[in-house]
Amino acid sequence: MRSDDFDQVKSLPLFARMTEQSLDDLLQGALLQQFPIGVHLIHEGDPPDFLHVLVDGLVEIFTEQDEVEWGISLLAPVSTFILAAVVGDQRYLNSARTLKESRILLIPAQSVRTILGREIGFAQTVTSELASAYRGAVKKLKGYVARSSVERLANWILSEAQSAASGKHLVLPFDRATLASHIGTTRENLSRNLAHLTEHGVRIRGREIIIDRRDLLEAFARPQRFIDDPNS
Amino acid sequence: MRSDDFDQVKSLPLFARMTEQSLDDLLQGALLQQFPIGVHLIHEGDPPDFLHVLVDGLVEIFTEQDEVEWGISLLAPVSTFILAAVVGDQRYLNSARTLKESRILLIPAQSVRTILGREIGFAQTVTSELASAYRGAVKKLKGYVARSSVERLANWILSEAQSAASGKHLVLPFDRATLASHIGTTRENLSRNLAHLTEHGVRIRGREIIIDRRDLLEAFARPQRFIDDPNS
DNA sequence: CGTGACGTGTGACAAATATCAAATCATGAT
DNA sequence: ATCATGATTTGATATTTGTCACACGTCACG
Repeated sequence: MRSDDFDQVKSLPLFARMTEQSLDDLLQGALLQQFPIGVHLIHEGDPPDFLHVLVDGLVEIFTEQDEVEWGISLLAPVSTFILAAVVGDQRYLNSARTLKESRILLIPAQSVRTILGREIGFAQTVTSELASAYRGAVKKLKGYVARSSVERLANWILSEAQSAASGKHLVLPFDRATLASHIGTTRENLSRNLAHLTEHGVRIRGREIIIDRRDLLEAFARPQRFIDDPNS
Repeated sequence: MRSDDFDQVKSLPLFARMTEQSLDDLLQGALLQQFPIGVHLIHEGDPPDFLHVLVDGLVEIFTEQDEVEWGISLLAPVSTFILAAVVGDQRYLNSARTLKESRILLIPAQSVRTILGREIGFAQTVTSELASAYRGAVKKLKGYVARSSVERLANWILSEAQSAASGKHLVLPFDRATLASHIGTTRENLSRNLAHLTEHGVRIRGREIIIDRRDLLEAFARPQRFIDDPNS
């Protein structure tokens, strides 16, 4: 790893609670690698080799079932992924690919487990990471059991817009089929759902989604704190 | 806590990697309590007070959405629950109630966080617990996106039977409505789905579900390692 | 210019699921 | 044994979702 990369990596919050020594040991053998768009980073069923940390770019986690792919989550920087597989030394439950050109830190899985067994600060960070990953999965699950696909879409738009700069406007960084797989529906249905949301304060212009009337959209979507609020 | 209770609790795998001292500190102020059936143990949205460990009995985790309850998971002894909320000191995403008379160990949340910050063995155990909880949630999510309700039911029957004594026979410990909420469908649909599985090697006798032809049921359900195998 | 690949939208239809109403069954209390 | 209550099943129907076929536009490339 180049030394300026090294410095940048060391300042990640993931490593904030570690001693200098442990951090050096952990990053021994680590790689900071740049991947183009569309790279299949990990494959469902493989044993974990590296802990992945998305430093920059966009990655999707997905599963392939009966020739069809279903999105599990979308990762924005900075996020670790496949952490649970690494700490438990168990096979990947999902696959992952880049949706944009991405820089990813790769830390040998064995190193992670070793440091985890001796550095309490790192163990605490990992614990927090896993706890919030778990809560994220539970929230997503709640969205699936309790909501229709239009409602999931409406809430997805609301929360994506929230994290975007303007708050009322977002541009899809991938095609509709990918979005559909993450909402949990088909391309065709997504298309109809988007058209339907037009009656609830949303305007669609290609890959641009504009919220004209947040109040209308919220009345339709009925976002809930313990499903949609990323801070809860 | 009574001293024989105390001894029993100390031998739980959850505490295997702790020093005697830390364990005593952790269990200081802990309670081992017996709850009758139907007790609403925790409420979605409340801040965490105690880490719960189901020592004996049966507990369901569920969420209430628009007057309807949806099952998130069923817990068999010995399982910790609401661990993620406790370590992150965040509000409960779900509610929990006993489905059978249950004995539950209650550990003050603050103690858990304190010991977590100083006892590496406990931190490792918590890490493993969270990792497998997370993987469980992801598997459940995969089941929801990729399967119909009959398929979820068929696979649920297969895996429940697997963990039962005979391997081909199980008795529901709760009513159909509860099962429906955990499969992610309505009572009426569950009823039809059970009737439908009759054509695939299953026999229903009240709350008894008998697998007459496992091969037939498996051909229908198509269980998958990375969804249904609890060891993967 | 074509032209072909690809992403997207739309209509028609089928399948899955939910909803409402009613019938039937099971169970415990008396 | 009888009754009343709640659980469960069944039927009819509406809604949601998926599937298939095809149309349309864009864009890169010959």
